[in-house]
Amino acid sequence: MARDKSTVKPTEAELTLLNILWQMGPATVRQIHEAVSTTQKTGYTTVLKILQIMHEKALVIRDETNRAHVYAAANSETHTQSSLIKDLISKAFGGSTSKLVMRAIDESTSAEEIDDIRQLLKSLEK
Amino acid sequence: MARDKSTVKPTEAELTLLNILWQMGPATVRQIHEAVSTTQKTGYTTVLKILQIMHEKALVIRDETNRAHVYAAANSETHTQSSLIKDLISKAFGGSTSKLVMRAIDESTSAEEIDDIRQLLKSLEK
DNA sequence: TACTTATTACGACTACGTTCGTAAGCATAA
DNA sequence: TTATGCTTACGAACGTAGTCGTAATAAGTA
Repeated sequence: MARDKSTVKPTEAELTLLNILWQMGPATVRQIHEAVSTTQKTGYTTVLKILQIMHEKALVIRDETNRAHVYAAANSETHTQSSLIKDLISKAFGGSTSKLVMRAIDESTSAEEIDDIRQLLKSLEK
Repeated sequence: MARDKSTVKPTEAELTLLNILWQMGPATVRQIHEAVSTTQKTGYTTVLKILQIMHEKALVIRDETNRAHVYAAANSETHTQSSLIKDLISKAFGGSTSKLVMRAIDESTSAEEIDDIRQLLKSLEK
């Protein structure tokens, strides 16, 4: 079944590249490959191929003006995060957001993070 | 690379079966197949095969005493949920639990769920 | 112009996930 | 005992993800 733009779920390798694009902004394959190489050993053509597939899936857009194409994430980080989390909530938490939040917070969650969450809840009161 | 028990991430089809097992408790292939058939059309042997693979991965345990083997989830729902969410936090939220929680809560989150989350935060104060 | 280098395109290969058909084994009933 | 049906086991087929080698192309340099 063909999936429309809003339901495409990036794979693991694709998400790695998206994270780089969100952080760096539009970039060439070479720049992306250099960035990814700081944490993994992945071939240049592997990165290129994944970007080409992501382009087919409309996960990225690309500017072909220059010889070295410039890639950019098609969707915002926020949008993608929301869609990934909704997917997880429906598949592993019976659709319950609160169950997910309860599972997300544990002994390893820092006091600052819990404070941030309190602030969020507070802002929802208004 | 072989993965140890705590790092095995169930696939989508596997998670579907785990949800059934958590809800029903130990069950035979036939029972599981009947349960899954209420929402999907999946062949009996497909369910069997996935359960066999899950057994190899130690995602389920099975009792072979009787001819019809009885399968049960190897890990609790809570444990699996925690591991799935930790995975998502690290891969899509830069390791930040609070960012995930902020993304999880949106206009579609019911008042009851937000209340539940408030209760959770409150209980953490102690 | 011819050479060298950087880049994209293409395709092959492996591994895994999902599906199911068919074979083999067991158990009960006729 | 033989036949019938349910169950497990096995393996084939297909699609997708990830990997990379090699060819083709474009651009700059000698």
